[in-house]
Amino acid sequence: MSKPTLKKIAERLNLSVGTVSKAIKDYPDISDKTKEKVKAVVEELSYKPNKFAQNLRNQESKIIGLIIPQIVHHFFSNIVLGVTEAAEKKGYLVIVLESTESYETEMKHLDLLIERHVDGLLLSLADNTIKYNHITEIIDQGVPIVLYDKISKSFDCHKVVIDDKKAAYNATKYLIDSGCKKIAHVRGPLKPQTTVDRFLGYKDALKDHHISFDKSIVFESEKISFDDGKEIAHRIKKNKNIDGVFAFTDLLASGILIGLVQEGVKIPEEISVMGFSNWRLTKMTSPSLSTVNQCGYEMGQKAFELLYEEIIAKKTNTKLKHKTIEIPTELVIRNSTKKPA
Amino acid sequence: MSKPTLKKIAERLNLSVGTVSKAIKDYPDISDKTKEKVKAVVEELSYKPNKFAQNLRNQESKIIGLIIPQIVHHFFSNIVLGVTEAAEKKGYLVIVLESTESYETEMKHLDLLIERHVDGLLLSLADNTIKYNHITEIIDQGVPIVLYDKISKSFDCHKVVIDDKKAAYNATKYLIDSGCKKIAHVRGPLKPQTTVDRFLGYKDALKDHHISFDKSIVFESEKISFDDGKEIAHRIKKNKNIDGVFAFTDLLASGILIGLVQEGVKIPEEISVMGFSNWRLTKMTSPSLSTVNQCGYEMGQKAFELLYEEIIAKKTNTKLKHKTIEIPTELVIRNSTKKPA
DNA sequence: CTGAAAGCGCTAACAC
DNA sequence: GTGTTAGCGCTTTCAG
Repeated sequence: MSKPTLKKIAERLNLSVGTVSKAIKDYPDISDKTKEKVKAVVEELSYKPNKFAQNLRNQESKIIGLIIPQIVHHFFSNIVLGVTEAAEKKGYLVIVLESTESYETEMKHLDLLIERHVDGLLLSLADNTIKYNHITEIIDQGVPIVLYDKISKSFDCHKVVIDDKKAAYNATKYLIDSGCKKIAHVRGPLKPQTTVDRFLGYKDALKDHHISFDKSIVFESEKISFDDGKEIAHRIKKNKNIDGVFAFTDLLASGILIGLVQEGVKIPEEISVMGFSNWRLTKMTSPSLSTVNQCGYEMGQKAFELLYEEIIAKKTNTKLKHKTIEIPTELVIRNSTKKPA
Repeated sequence: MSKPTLKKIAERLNLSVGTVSKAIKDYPDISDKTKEKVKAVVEELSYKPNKFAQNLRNQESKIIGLIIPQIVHHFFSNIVLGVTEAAEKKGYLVIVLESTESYETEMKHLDLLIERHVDGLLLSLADNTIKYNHITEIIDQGVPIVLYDKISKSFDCHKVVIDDKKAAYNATKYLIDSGCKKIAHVRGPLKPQTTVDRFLGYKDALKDHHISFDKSIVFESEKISFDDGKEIAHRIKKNKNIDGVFAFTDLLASGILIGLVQEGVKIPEEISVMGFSNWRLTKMTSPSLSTVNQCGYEMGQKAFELLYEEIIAKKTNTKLKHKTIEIPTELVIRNSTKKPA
């Protein structure tokens, strides 16, 4: 038989569609007897309400959109997982779209999701997003949105971040505590908040420990690739005095590590290497890579929870004070760094 | 102003809703003049049809469901990307759900997607799925479905696979050609097709090259983890004669590689190690890991394309002859294997 | 060429 | 308690 509908159930029981609908949803003004009858039939036909009709009627999709800079990425895919699982618990499904770190794609994908009437949006800003009109527009339209990871202070909404600066500070401090005197930093391109904050944390740590900042040993990686790391390793090796490297992401750090090893540098005796993110691969390099753990899963989960708050607030017409949640990080010390005395 | 609707456009132009609808879709029975007028207003108000209404009316969601054994996984996240991008080109969005290799979760998530009236399903069977009623049910209901990667011969639908057996055969053959005489195999648990096929490929290669199969040097990993690999490395080392290892996945292979190196074994001089999947990390081990490349992106793309065929066939009431597409693999030779003479 | 009308399946205000 | 009704916004058949 074709799909059961309220109408069919109603006909079978000689009730009206409205009554059946209410019975199913346990409205108090329906007698227990009819509720029972209705529920029996619902069971029998294993009736499932038609989502299309519900969506149209209730103006909600029970779907949220997740825009992620890169899908094939250890940290970000953990976020996908965290979001998906948290959402599922509340009856939401997730549509994932990649921004590929591009402003245009970010806009296009945001549009696609809005068109589909997603109930909310989770967004990590693409690296080259500099204008924010598309986002303020979304906020003005009243679509719930939460920013995660790469955020901007330019607008008022819930945010989830890790404290990159603090984490970078601690990573650098560890290198200093373990005896490094001349610590290079490998950063990414100028713009993204994360890169900048990690750089600042590095600088602050140096300052607090009376090590003078030397611009010439801050390397900037454009492509942020494993091979880029190797190339930078080469430049690091040339500078005889460097005895520590703090790279802003594990992909680079591992390239640097392998590069240095291949050039005959003893790790960590001659140079300590510290990464950032705790990618799976950090366990597998030789020596294994010390790094900063950032829990993407937890970030994803929290991001959804905040979005959910926002969705509920919208439904109930409450104004929310927006907060920024910080996901804690911790140092993961492996074998690419010396032990502190 | 609130969202533009067909009705509002119609009122503004003193037309009927139906005419406006047809004008927008370029129906031949509408005069060019009214089409122009309508399109001007559409432009002006930047009218977007309400998807909820379209869904309800057309009985299609333009959303497909993708069930993936594991989200945080290099190969599978490449599949997610391939599917998402291919789908987007045809106007479909993708909901991704994880089966965590569990039959129950697979069923639950399949149900969730069906409830949402996805237009089609992409499924890779969970390792412990042994009963297939839930899937035949879906096929019987007429929901388009395509199986990818971990498939089963039990039902009639489009499938996308890599030829695991052939790929494993070639990997093993390479080890033999490079002079290995006693090649261990590290496999996964009994069930999944992929594991079995890779094992069979290994066996066939031995046979074709007159190397007798030795059950005692086939190791089975239950947890399929990096540490499991290390533990197996230990057992391999004890067997003095083994001079080659073919592991059915890179995660294990890398554990074995690192494990052997740590126990002082020279790679590849004493033992060659060959992995499978070409995970990113294979470039980063020391020595780097030879492996078999399987292109998840391409698999995802092809899987969607087949699903799209199926969706169209359903719309047009055509019967399809179902095919199984094989995604080619290739050996990626790095430094964990000896060069053939 | 255009308009009217039915209906996709559900919800909720209102009437009885 | 239950039924009636009026939509949500769109598509498509049929009539004129």
